Amino acid sequence: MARPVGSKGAETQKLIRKAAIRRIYKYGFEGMNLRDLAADVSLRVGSLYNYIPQKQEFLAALLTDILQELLHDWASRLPATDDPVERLRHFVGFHIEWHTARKEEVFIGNMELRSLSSAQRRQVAALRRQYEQILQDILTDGQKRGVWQLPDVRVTTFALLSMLTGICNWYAPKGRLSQAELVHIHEDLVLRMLNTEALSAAASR
Amino acid sequence: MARPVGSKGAETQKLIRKAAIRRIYKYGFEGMNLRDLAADVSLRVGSLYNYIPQKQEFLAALLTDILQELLHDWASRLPATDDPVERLRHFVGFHIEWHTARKEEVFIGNMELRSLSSAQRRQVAALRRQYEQILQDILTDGQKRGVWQLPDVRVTTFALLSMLTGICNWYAPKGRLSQAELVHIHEDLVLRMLNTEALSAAASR
Amino acid sequence: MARPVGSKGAETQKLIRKAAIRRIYKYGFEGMNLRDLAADVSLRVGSLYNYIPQKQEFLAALLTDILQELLHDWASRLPATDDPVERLRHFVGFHIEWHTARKEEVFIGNMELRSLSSAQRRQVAALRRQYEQILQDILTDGQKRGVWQLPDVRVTTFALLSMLTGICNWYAPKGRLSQAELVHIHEDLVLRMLNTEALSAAASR
Amino acid sequence: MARPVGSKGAETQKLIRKAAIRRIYKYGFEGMNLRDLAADVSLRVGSLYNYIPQKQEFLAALLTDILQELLHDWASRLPATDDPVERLRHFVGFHIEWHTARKEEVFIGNMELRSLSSAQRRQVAALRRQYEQILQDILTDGQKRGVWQLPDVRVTTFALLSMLTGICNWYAPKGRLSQAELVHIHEDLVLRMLNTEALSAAASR
DNA sequence: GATGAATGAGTGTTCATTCAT
DNA sequence: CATGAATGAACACTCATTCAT
Repeated sequence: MARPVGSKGAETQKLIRKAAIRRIYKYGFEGMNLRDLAADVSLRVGSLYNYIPQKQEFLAALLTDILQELLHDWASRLPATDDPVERLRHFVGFHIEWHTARKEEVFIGNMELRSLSSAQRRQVAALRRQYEQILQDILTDGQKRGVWQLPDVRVTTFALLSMLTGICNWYAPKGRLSQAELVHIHEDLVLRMLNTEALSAAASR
Repeated sequence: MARPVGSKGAETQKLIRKAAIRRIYKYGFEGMNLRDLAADVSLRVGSLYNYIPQKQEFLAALLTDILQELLHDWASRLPATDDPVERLRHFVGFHIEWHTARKEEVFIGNMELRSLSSAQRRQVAALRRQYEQILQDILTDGQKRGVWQLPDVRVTTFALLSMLTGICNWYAPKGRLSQAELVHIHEDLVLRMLNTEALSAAASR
Repeated sequence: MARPVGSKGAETQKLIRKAAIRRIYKYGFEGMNLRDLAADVSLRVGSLYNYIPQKQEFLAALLTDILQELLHDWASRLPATDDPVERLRHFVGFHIEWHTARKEEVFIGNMELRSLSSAQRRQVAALRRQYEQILQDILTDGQKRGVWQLPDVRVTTFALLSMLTGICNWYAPKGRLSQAELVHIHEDLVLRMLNTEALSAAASR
Repeated sequence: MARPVGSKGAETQKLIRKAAIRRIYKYGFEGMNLRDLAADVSLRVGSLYNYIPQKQEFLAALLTDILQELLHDWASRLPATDDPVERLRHFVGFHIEWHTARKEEVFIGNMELRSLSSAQRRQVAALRRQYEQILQDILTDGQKRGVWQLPDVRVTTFALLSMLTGICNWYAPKGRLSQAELVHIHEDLVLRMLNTEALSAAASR
């Protein structure tokens, strides 16, 4: 009697999410206004409040969701091997694929922290650190095993992440390079950066 | 940016610039409001308009100034040699020093383009491309001379810039690493990434 | 107020009425929102409209009902005597008992007239005047019979009503004074105010 | 140079205060909207915020001001005698004059407490209690000196205040009774209520 | 140059009300 | 009857911008 079967609401929820990500990507969180967001999904602004509690909390939920999805996707595609080189290569591939496929999400996930309350920021930052830790663990492992000798594992982690994430800033799906080429080039750059032997191995592939 | 007349005015001008950079860095351009900015320099908001024409044009001028200063500083500290490896090392040092010393400027110079009109954006983007070109030229030169063999010079340029600029995101002046160490580590990483010989040279230093 | 059909509906109807009175008392009519009112009776706001026609008409009906109940209660407990002093004493007791027992109803019945349309206000005001008339009639009767000599019957009516109704503003059921004491004190004050003889009679009781 | 001599702002401030009192009296605090209030003083709503910080804080300030003015006015017209009867008579006159002259202020001072935050409410309530204390002190003094014998001084204080303040609810400046007559009638009622001797004294006046 | 005051357009948010299911 | 979803009109409040003094 009460609830209609066709869950129209859940559908709208997703549409709003998508539209919001695009708008935040384009204009920033402060620059996104709810009236336009509502229009994107053919609603009036008041109706938006059937789906979101507050603009800011909506952002927090968005960012949290994005990062959790990222972590979840990684967890469901864990590399089968424990060879540091292979795991690193796997990470590079995963990161680039995810970050090019979902460039907008990633961008706002990195940029819009300042619009959050400090409590919200802490939560999102924790998730991000969790993701960073994945790479750092790989680097540490390789270092321990003597696969590579890094001057500073922590700094290298940041360096690699910045480098790989930076791709979002210029990558265009229809551009000169295919995603596969992109991955290959960066695998190469990363492995060179870490050690010679893996490099020669990679080069001989 | 208005007409600075007396020396007092020019002083205020600079104070406003500084305060604006800090505020934009902290809250974003849209999140900075002129009332607070004025208060930072002990003015009322109306008086601000003796120094700036429009909020947006003020931003454009700010970004332009920052990038021009960056370019100017590079031009005044050009490396004396034409050895690609030395020039690259020089660039890394320069970039890191500038970007850690003026982290806030750099950050907004990279992030706030979206708040500009398209004409303004074009102008700022051109300056940024000019800076990128410096690195790309070095890489191309080394490639031509056979100092290194890169799979893709353009992509490597982006990769290096992202990596080096990313430092701003986590660098803290009082942190674990001195600026000199930071530079040294990154020189190492960069040279490894490019070729073995330079690396060994660097390592033997 | 809508059409109550099943016994369940009539029950809900009453619950809504009660909840509304409490909310209006606490927050005022404008400050009461229907979403919260609905939640008080475990409904969603849309369902409320099965019980009420409009917020404002609902208020009008509420106020009318309250005053009609007041009048009805008085009618069903008319004093048996025609002695003005006794009738007055009876009125004081009745008024205080009703007004302390149903403090919230009384309060909103007095305060929320301004939220009504003028037609509604007239209707409610007429009922209130009807109640005032009860006291005025007693005072007039006593005046005619020479039981007391008042400088102005109309003004005294208002004075007495204000005084007796004011009790609602501070009375607390668990306070220092019992309801009976309250009544006794006020009978005393009222009778003193009216004339000496009745006073002495009252005092000797 | 800076501030214009004709303090237009202070003038506007007062106009806003007046208009607000009238609107709150008529529609209640929640029912008053700032757009209309602004229009009353020929401003747009945004300009209002040059004079008030927040709607609610504005109300708090208003109520506080009203009560402080009331207290101040009493302080500046203290009765010259220490005779309880005379002081009481003085109080009745003062109260009625103030409350009929400034009926709207008084009304909102009594009614709009519920729109305040609890901290604000405490502050306003304290001022009101201060005023009530004036009357209570007079009654207590008379009781101690044996001028009258009241069953309960506290209750009588409330009764008198309710009675005297209730006048606001029906008094109209152009009505049947002059302010002087009003005062005289109520002096009479009050003194009767308190004791016979003072009454006879009053009657013989 | 600096200020107080004004403005208009916009912002997020609330809320009574409606209606298909 | 109850619900979720939608709506439009309103609301308090903000802010870049202007201008007479």
